[in-house]
Amino acid sequence: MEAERTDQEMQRRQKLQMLRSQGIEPYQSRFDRTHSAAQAIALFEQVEQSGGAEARSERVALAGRLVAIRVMGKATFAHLQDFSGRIQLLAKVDKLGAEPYRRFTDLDLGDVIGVHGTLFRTRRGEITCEIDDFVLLAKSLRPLPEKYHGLKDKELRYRQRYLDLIANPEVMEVFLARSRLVEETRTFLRGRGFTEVETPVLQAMAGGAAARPFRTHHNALDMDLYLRIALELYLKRLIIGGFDRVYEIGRIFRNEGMDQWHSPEYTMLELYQAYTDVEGMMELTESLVIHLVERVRGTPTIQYQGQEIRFSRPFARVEMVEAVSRVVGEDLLKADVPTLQGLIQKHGIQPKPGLGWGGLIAELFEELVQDTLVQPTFVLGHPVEVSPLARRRSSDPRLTDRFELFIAGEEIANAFSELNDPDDQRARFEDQARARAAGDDETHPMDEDFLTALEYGFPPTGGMGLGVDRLAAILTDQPSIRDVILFPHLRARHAEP
RNA sequence: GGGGGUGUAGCUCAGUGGUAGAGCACCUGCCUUUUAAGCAGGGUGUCGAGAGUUCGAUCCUCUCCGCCCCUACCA
Repeated sequence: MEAERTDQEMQRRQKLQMLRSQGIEPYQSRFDRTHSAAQAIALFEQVEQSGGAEARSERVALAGRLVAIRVMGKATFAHLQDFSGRIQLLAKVDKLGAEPYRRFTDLDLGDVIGVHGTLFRTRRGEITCEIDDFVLLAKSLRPLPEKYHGLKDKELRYRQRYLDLIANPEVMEVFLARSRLVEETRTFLRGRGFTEVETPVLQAMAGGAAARPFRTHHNALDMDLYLRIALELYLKRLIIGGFDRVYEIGRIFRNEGMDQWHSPEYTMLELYQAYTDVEGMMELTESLVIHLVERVRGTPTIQYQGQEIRFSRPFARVEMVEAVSRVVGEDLLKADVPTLQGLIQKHGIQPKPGLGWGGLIAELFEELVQDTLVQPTFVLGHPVEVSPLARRRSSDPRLTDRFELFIAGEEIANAFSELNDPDDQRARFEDQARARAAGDDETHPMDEDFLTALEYGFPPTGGMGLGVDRLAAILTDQPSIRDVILFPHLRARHAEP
């Protein structure tokens, strides 16, 4: 069901036919470049320093996509775009010869070409490659988006990201920054003695978080499997196995709603370090985030969607219960469930059914406090009820040794002293099962295999998870994680009539 | 899931109950240092899809589809 060809496509295909009839192959296999556009420009700047304004460079070979062409009779200017940027080309009939010159002016925007020529500076001051030879490497059969406004239609930008990348250079910058962020994460963790590992994506049981999983089916084994919703439980097994410090940067999948901060598949960093605790994780997280801001942005203070965010040590720290208490004007450590339910009602919140003290505290926090945490802030001491894998706080058994890091009102990281008491862990899973029975469909499943592993002895461990997409969106000042995911999910086109 | 917005040429967008426009792109011609090149000429379209109202619908009504924003659930 190929769409009908437009006028411009027909014209381009006619040119293609014409070229082939002249014995020119419009799809070549190789072109040896000597310089990228940026390297060529740097090269000429050097040549110019020693050779003066009339300088010419040595002969260079450049390749890229033709993104602008201005035919002015017997001379033609064009712009060639490659990964590094753009460089102007000048083709002159007396240099190329009549027939090659005609073929050059007959090129279309979007064609991929290779050229040979020397570099000079035009009267208007632009460093330019005057070509003596060119070759068509790949004929483009469809017209490019508009040159001045770029590609704006979000649907097209996401569905045909390659066009977005061609037409909007700042989009390329965003994805390069994201790549640097991941690379610098690895650099940082290597410096701290972490080992990178890979754990199963297909799991018999989707654990490590409370979320609805995607289900799939293994034909040969004839069993249902789930796509992972977290990395946690397998990484913990590795700590039990003797890895001291492990991490994984991997895709996880949650079968839930999507918006500017949620995607059904997203990239999570999780790390575990033996013999440390939530305090150690806080130090590590703060150092990592500051390192990343420094390396990706080069400055500790950034603008995010018009608000200034300062990444300076130490990040703010606040107890979750205290933060909520402050807003409601009441010490909630001393509040009972009916009191909390009253507050929930008063603020017009409709929570999941059957929540206890901790669940209600967490609910109030999300509704009343979270959005206000624009500057990087560690929120500490989450209730046990919402933390089935975290170690209980010795000073208050209703709470855990846990933190979440909020930036721009969004949860970026989550960490805790890992629960390493197998019997307590079993009890937590049983609590989760009770919550499920009471109507909560996002509870942690009972995982006997994991409990078995814990029973062999799980060293005291600090663990941390960080949402890579969210952090990337904040560090690149993008309003949605869709803008830092190359191919975000969209509904399939061509739905039934 | 609920509310709002939007869909018109390859792209960016205007517009009207009487059969569709601009800029860029494209085609023809002129132009040897231009650069959102310029000048002269050319409109290339299932006005998201279907049904209805109407003499006549791109426009009005209904249904459906995509995308965006807000809201609900989740990290």
